[in-house]
Amino acid sequence: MPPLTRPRIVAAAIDLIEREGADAVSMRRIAADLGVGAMSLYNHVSSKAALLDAVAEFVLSQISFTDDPGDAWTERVRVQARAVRQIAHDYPRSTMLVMSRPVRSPAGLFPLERALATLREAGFSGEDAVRVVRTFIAYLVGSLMREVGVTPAFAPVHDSEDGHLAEVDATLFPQVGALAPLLVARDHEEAFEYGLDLLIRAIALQLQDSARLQDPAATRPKESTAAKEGSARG
Amino acid sequence: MPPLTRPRIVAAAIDLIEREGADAVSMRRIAADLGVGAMSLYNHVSSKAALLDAVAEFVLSQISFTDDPGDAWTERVRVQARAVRQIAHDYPRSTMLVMSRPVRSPAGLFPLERALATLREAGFSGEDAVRVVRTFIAYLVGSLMREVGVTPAFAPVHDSEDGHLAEVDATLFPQVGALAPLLVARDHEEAFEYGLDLLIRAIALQLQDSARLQDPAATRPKESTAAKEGSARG
DNA sequence: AGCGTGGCACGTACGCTGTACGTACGTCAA
DNA sequence: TTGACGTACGTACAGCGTACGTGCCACGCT
Repeated sequence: MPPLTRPRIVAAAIDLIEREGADAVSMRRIAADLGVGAMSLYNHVSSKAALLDAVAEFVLSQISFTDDPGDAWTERVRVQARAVRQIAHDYPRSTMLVMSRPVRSPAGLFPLERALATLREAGFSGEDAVRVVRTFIAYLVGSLMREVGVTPAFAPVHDSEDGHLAEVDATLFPQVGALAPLLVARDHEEAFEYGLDLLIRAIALQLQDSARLQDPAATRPKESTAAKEGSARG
Repeated sequence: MPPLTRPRIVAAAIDLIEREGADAVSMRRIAADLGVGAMSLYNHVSSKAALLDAVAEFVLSQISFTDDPGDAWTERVRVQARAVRQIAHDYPRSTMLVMSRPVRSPAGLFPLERALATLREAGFSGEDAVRVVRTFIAYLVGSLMREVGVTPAFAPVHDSEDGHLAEVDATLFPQVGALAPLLVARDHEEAFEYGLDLLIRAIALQLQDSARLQDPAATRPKESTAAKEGSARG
């Protein structure tokens, strides 16, 4: 049996969370999985809350960005967003935990740094880069919570919500009733990409607008999503 | 002392959550606040989880929509989004709880119905209405989690994150370091409206595109955000 | 080699949790 | 009057996070 270390404890915690859900996590349970007394954990972790913070930090550190600096910024932020989504799929239950607590670790700052740098290179001002990155994070967090929160167990869920939505009162909720098949359809990938594309194109348009305001001659629509004519927002 | 009822229990639970945070919630504590034995609660609520579900349902039912059916759909969805944000401010700690659990009540279906109806009236197909509403919900959930999750207590938080972000390594995180003042700035209202506006304008553009595809003669830009020329997405 | 020291695993114990269960008291129907 | 039922209560149990005290072991110094 290898020695008890902080990384081993964090790994055991993540394992337990993914296998049995966050509610099943207890210091005694983790210790038992490691073949160790409950109190021994406290030699490496100051409290249960600190352990969960460490779990969050680890999950965030697993995000691996593969975006090519040579690509257009639109493609780069798309790839970065997909990287975040990927770890949400690798650690679905833990991801809920990560998103439920404020970011406090350098591991969480790294993706932020990367996104901000990409946007600055694309020509966004500091203010706009922050605004844009905030909007993206909001969309990411909201999307992944929906995708992942719908997973009560590793079981494929199949008919639970299906049966639920099928019995809504069609007179009270005509739209929900009529669109139930679509609302139930679980093509998370398609839904995620739809919103992501929407956001990216909207931001691309705005970047062009602000660029034209500063240097009207430089209107050179490199992206094919250009709107060559249009009024800025009021 | 009025008789113990389910609504009174739910109200006491919300009160406790808002005053002391979700961690402070226990059946004994709620019962004590009501001047009642802990087990008496179980005559009205089948379990703690069911009580929290009831809390979520109540919070959702408090959303009050005031959008004018005569307004443009862009304004209507904006007002609807603000209505959701409003209850997140009225019940900040409870809102975290609501967003952490899947929607299972008619009270949660009502805002969805309203949004879908608005979008259908605006001319969106069923598929697009569902896609759009999903994207909006994702943005809403993500934004409100950030706004509200940053509130560890009712105390104004002021310097905690400020001090934290001030000490980031500027060589490891140059962007985060340089933009720290902006990242720390807590103008949630402005940030929320920025993303909301971005989404609405992006969706408006897309609606025009799809309308033109079906009936090119009907291109009549009622909104001032029109891009009169542009290619549809690939 | 002997010895002190510090870190680590352990067991016990305390106050808390959700809730199963048995009991007692009120009110209404027959 | 009597029975039944709904509600409030108290007790009890398993499990929780963790404060605290104990003992082992491996190391550095003399």
